[in-house]
Amino acid sequence: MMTEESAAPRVTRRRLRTRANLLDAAFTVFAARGFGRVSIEEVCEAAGYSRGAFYSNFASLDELFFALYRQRADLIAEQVAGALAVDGPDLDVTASVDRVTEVLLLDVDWLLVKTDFLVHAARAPEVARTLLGHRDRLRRAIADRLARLAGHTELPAVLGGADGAAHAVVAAYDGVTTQLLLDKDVEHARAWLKQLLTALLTDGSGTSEQ
Amino acid sequence: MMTEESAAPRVTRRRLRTRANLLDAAFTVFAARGFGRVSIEEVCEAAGYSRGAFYSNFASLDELFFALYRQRADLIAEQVAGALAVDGPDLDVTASVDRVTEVLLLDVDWLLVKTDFLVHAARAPEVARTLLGHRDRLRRAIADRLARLAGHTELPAVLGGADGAAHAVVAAYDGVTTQLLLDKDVEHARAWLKQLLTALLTDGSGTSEQ
DNA sequence: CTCTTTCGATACATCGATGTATCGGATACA
DNA sequence: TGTATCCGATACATCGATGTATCGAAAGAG
Repeated sequence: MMTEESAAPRVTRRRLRTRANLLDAAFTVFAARGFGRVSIEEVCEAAGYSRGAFYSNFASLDELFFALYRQRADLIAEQVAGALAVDGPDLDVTASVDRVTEVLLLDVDWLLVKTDFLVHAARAPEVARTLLGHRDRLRRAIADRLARLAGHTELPAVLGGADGAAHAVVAAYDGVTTQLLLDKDVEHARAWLKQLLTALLTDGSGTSEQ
Repeated sequence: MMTEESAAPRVTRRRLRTRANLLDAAFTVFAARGFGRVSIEEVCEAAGYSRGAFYSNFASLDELFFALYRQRADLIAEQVAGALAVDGPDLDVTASVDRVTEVLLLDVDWLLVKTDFLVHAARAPEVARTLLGHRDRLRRAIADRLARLAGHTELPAVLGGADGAAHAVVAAYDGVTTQLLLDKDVEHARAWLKQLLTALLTDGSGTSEQ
């Protein structure tokens, strides 16, 4: 009764290691050179394997890319969820903004890969739907948080409730990301995102530091 | 004295036509398939030429891509400048927002190409500087416009003057663009950008329609 | 109209990347 | 420890893309 668990060929172990290694190497290579310019061999070389290993684990570079994105995106999503979940029911908007900002604008390499993936998704409706799903979930998490905060501070009416505000937050994040990709100044981007979000969420009663 | 004007090989004419044709074809192909997946031959085929024509006009695909970007970006920049220049010294913020929004979110294909170029620039500091230059000029134009408007309506203080506000406008634009690339809903994006900009620029006194 | 120059098409050589088939060594299990 | 199985390395065949060299034809100058 325990002899065959879900009819797996034999279950594995070393496979998982090499798969993980390939994914890690892929992240580095993709970030450095961009998806469009990376060859399968390049990834293998960076990981210390030969192409045989690759084809044993993935069917194509696209598949690897997708797996990579999924892995990292899930990881970030967890972190964001964590940063949003801490209650402190008396946390104000500014504190939440600070927390999330620090999680979201951490790693430029990830932003590079993510943007590559966006560009890819923009031309593959299937993939685009997946990505839109991720974004929806993120927005919902933010909206929930904002709704809980709405008891303490009121949100500006222009945006149309917590839902609209969540949209605005994501848009601001994306906008700041674009600039960051060009000037590579993480600290500046973070400070500025905070400022932007404050301006958006606090109805003009915020302080303008920096 | 007029025999050799600046030592040009012979000055040309047909060359300009084919060059323009190649650029047009490249725009279509790049938008459809993405820079990373396009081959030189593909562009030539779409333009109705053979590779000989290409190499006679460009040294590499990168060069063509850069030329293409420059061409279109200049064109858009003009249009935006035009949309901003109309005075009406008593135009209010909302009216300006409407004008610019319509120019900026016109053509999804252009946004695709532009984003490809961003991704490319993010890994080529040389190119990145060029792009940052474009963005600076755009921001300055916006800031000027906002400064002129500041007499009538006051801007929210959180952003730190017309300059900060211009930054915010560009960020909002970039943010909305990201979403648009995924859902391809231009009308929605436009409406949403208007709303966002209004929220950012009018200190919470705007009306929330839609 | 003729002649010269330039442009673009064709053909070729080359290179790199891909995918597959095969084989030896590592790994899990008894 | 022995053994069956799985994984990854090597070698090979193929394909597509690139760049160049050459040649015929179009366009401008006289």
